Amino acid sequence: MASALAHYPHFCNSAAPSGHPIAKPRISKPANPNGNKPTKLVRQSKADHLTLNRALSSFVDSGRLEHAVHLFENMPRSDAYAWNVLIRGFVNNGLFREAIELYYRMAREGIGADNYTFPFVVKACGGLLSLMEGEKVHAKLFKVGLDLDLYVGNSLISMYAENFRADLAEKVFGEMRARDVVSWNSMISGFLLVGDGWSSLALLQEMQVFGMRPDRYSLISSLGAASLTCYLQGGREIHCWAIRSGLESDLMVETCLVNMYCKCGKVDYAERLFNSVSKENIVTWNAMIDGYASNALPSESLACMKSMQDDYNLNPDCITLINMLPACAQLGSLQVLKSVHGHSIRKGFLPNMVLETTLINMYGASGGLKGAKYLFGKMAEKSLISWNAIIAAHVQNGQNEAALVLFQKLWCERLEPDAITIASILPAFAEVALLREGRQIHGYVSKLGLGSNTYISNSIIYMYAKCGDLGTAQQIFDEMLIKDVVSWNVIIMAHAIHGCGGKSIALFKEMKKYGVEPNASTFFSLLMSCSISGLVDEGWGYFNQMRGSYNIDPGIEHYGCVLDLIGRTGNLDHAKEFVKQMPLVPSARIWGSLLTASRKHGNIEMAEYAAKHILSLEHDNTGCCILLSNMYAEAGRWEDFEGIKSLMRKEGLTKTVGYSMMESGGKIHSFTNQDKCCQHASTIYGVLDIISKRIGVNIHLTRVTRFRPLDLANERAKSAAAHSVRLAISFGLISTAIGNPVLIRQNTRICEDCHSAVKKISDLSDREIIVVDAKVVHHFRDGCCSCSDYW
DNA sequence: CTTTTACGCT
Repeated sequence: MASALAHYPHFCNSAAPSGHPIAKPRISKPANPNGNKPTKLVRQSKADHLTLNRALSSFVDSGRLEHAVHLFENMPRSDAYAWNVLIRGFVNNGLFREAIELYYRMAREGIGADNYTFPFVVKACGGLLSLMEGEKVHAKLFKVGLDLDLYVGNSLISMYAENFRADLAEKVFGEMRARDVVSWNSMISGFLLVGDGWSSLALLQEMQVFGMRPDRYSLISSLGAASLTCYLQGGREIHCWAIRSGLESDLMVETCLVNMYCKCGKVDYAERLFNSVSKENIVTWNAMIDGYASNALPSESLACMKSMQDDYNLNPDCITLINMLPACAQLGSLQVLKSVHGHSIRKGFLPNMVLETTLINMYGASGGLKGAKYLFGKMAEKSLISWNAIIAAHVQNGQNEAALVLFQKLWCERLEPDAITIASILPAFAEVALLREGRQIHGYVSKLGLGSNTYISNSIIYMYAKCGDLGTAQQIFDEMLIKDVVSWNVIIMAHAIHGCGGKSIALFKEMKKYGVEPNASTFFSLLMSCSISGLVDEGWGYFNQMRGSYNIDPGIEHYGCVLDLIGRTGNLDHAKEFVKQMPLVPSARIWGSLLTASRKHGNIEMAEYAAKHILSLEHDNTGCCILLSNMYAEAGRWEDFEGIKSLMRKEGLTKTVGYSMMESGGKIHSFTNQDKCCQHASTIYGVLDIISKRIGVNIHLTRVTRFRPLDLANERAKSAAAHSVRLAISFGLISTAIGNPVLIRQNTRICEDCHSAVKKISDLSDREIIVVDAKVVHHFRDGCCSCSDYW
């Protein structure tokens, strides 16, 4: 090589800008230490020509692109060779735009692109993800008669696949005059790229019918296909083929095999293989670390990483961390997560979009919304997946409104939501949206072509139910082409929250008739329904069936439902005994259920007992404090009342602001308790006044006897008579057509005073009033409520 | 003198 460069001493200067291979070459002229003008060739011989081409090739091969460019600009370029070499250099370094520009410049300078040029140019189009550019080049190929060239055809297959057009790739493949093993491999990896693993596997079979012998490329791609489809049998056949053809000790093939077995859930097979392979390559380790983590073996995952470091002196790379993070999340320690985050920063792995996105996902899953938000805010580059992660993080942590805001911001980012986005955001709509907004997102889901996605339809059904429209929920369920067990669970739950226990049970029987096997969630829906509808015997029956007939161990949530069921019977001692005898450690939710029952039945001692347990588990449980303080106030136990209040002050707890929402004329109207600032306030209070008189409520003096005189003025202001739900209903009655139901959504549970008032209002106004509270949906009609007055 | 296919990742 030294002789090839002898003519150009400054290229040999070791101080040149990139004496060693670099990842991202910058295109600039190299320093010219002699201060000479760039060398120009005046005269050339054939030998010079060859030498220059060799030098160019050498620069390109060693990644010294700026040198290559400089030489290229100063050498004679009578044929396509030099152009081809530089185009290759650009493509191999990811400079696709530059490669294509050079190709056009070549044409402008009158040099025809040849059969060597086009494969690179086509590859650049694939790398750019520019189908348009690719088709333009393809048209040119057709014109110059190179479209049937083997190499060109092979590159076209990859280009179309990279642009997610398996159909066009297949067309090229089908029309080729001759196919070699690369053609088949390109098509196999092409199908894999577009997510069609089954076609990849079929093609692996087919190539053998055509007398083509699969090589390591074929195996690597088709193992990816077996992983994607979780087709263990196919994967094992490929494993056999690898052994028969002597490829079983090919490290890349082995890595793919480890990955395939893990993706198919056979960690033990993967482990056996892993133990027998050479461990010099971090990729193999990463495959195993991921395998453990995604098969719910977090400790093994972390141990594997430790062994990699301790026993093989390999340092974790970015992908190691991405793969081990789910293991951290499974171990449930926010602290460990934070330390991995810190480690990523110290090792210089950040910024990295995939790692950051994974961290956001894990923070979200571990209750670390703060960390997730911080990371997202700092990200230099965000993909749709990053947005999906931050949206899911908010939804998982109960920040539904904020999640909806983020979802809206997506529009401004020229990003189109995908199925994951929709699946993440739908639960937020279910929790806080009004029916009109629910319908809007439903329409949008259909427009995206996700209307027949079972997973998403399940969420849509639940959303309609939570928005108060059980009819539409049932209709969508009925029209679903493919129902899975979740679909049934959801429709049972939909009827549960509307207080239709009988229908839930009927649906449960129907699902069994259809041969759908109930799971633990099915029983949760069913037990929830029995508890909400007060079907005590049925509830106990299903609870016993769980273990007896279905071999499903009840989880804490099932015990919670049964406890609610016992609670509503009023036998609080039985409830307490049930908690004591539970085989699971009672959670705050369990004690909360006992607390609620104690409140309903006015048993203040039991309430104190339950609250003590709640606060020992969650010292900042606002709901518990509020409930207990209300009970003290009602009982006139002012010292205890003050005690709770001061405890709350000490903990910095504030009562969540309750509000009710109602949609009218395409607008959302929101009301807080005693809201004086809402739109049309005077009209609304006027209506409320009339209604209150008609139903016999003194708007200024409800529940006054329960409060001590000193607090009278204070409590008067807090009177339930002007609770948000009543303001919303007053507004609803005058802003909707007579005969239509009034649909209200409120973020808290409806209070007892309001519940009995709304019953009377429904009778008085002859309207159906639907109040979606934080847990159930109340249908008020003719003076009665669907919840049978227990909620 | 050059060209195509390739492991682990949200």
